[in-house]
Amino acid sequence: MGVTIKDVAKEAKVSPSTVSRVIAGSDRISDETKKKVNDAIKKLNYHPNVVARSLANKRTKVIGIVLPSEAEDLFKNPFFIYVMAGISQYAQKAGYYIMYSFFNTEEEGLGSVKNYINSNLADGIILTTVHTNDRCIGYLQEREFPFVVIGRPEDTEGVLWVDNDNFQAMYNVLSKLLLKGHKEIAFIGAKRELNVSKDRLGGYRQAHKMHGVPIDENIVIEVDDFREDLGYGAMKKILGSKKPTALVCTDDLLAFGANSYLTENNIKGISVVGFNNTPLAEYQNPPLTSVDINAKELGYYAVKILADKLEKNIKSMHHIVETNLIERQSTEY
Amino acid sequence: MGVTIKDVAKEAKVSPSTVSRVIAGSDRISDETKKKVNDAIKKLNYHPNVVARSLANKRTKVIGIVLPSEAEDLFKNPFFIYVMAGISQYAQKAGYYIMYSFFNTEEEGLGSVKNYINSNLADGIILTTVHTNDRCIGYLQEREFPFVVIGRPEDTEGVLWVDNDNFQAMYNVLSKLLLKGHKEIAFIGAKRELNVSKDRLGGYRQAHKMHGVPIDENIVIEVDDFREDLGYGAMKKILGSKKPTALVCTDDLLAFGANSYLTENNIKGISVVGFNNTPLAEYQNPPLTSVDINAKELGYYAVKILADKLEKNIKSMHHIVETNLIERQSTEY
DNA sequence: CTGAAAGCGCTAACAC
DNA sequence: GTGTTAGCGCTTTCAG
Repeated sequence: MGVTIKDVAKEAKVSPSTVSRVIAGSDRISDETKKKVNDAIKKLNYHPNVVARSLANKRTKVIGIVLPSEAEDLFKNPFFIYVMAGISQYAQKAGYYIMYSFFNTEEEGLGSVKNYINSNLADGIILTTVHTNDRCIGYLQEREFPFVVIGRPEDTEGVLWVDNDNFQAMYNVLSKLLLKGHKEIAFIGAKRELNVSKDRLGGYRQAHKMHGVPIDENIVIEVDDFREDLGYGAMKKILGSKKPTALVCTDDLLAFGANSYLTENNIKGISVVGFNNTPLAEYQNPPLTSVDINAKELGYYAVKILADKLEKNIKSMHHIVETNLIERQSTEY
Repeated sequence: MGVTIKDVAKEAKVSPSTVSRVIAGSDRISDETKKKVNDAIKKLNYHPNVVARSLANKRTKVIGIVLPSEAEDLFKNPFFIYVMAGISQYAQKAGYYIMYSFFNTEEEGLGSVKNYINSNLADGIILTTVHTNDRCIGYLQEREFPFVVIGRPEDTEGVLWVDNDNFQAMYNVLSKLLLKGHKEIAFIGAKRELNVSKDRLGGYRQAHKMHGVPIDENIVIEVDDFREDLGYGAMKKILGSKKPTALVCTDDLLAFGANSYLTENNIKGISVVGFNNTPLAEYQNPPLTSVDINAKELGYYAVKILADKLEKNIKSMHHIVETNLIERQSTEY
């Protein structure tokens, strides 16, 4: 079939192991033989068989990633494709191969994880979502298999993760609004059980505290899911209590819904800020100010810290990716 | 490390080759030993090492997919993630593993392809885009490596591909409009060098011919790229000639741009149809009627026909995926 | 129907 | 520095 390490060895008049060493970049090889071997490799157009290599050294250089396909907004929100692009970018640089699989239920996700591990196919795994009491995390820990989580897990003890600083991101948004003089800033969040939700609400509260502005709990709403209709309803509820001067939402979809309510009822003068800077944000009327979470970097660093671990020079257990506030007309007051 | 085929053999008191046969589902194995082996497998919780298997039988069950990350609308248009989801779905069903890599330039894409082949890592490749005079296709053909293209390539001779029937899809849109009584239907397309563009324009022309309606070439515009600003300009140009009663665009982005021009100038009474049914379509004002191309199925069938080929029972060289017209208010007249 | 043995292509002790 | 020798875990002739 192809040209093997033996052919190269013969051509260069050395042993296969020498060829192997040259390829691996071993240092204790004379420059002379190194050259001979490299010439032979070039001449024969030799390419190592990664499968054979994997079998011999028990490392595949493959990283498996599991993606939820049930995610309602998988297709409206390019989060995952950004993450995948970031993953691919670092992986290529570091010589890793990336495998992915979608799953519908947590059961299926766990199945994917098990499959990656049992088949000895992957060196490590990237989890792109994190549930409370995540069974995948539990399983991976139990099997002591290397993995990294995108999103901070509940219990960070000994797990690698990358995430934004959601507390700080929201804190900064609030600081900015409070400094502008806003005193009545409404909040719409969803899925309070998620860490990201807790952190964002925490940032909201802390900023108020630091600026000495009291919070009116009537305009702090948490709904069940990141859906436009729920944002719409929440806005309605808030206005039933009072008219705030600003509104922050933990996701753009919530902001879209809230905004629809405002538009329909011709209510002006409320600054609106969303989160995640989805592509639709700039198409809102008015274009929505939103916090960009740099999803691509989340993927990039996920591979990076996983690779660092796999190569034993464990540098960091986690990495925080910066967020950026993208200001648009919805906060132009 | 793990439990191997030898352990199973010992446990079942048979030879490793027998275990291998049982796993492979060989027929010339007595039910009795089959049971013994299966019991041992279960008892020891044995899972075959796919790497070792790949090395031995020279098939990896891995399919590599290459994705363009330069695609302007990679993130606005969920096309690729739908394709990837479809790929994953069939792959899981058929026991294939999926690897992906993004590339920025055609050079890089070719590099990915070469890497998949040279490293003996993949059994087949899926190309998710197709250029004119595609170097990846050329290379794959030269190497005689199994691959499938999403999008009909220029020269279909001997290549597997899946695509929509873009001719028919546009033909159907036009028929519908013509039957409604529209006589002046403008056309905005882009990238005339792409097959998809040619086909869609072809459908436009053919429908006119069949309905005996002449085409005014002044309202048939082809621009360089699928961009809103170019759609905007094209609409302006069209209106400089005459006001059509309807407009079809070969991509939603073009339609968005055209629509902006209409809105800004307060021009009403033109039915607008887009293509690809991107998520933003329903958020347009008015919501944009668009042709859904079923990207997920494109991915699904890409793997299917590739797998069919790999398993030697080559059934079909290509597969056509249905399109659906999603009617919204932009054609409500 | 089952076992023995060779080998897929590479790496990794272990020698010298 | 470099060669020799065993495997990595599985499949696959070839016998019987």
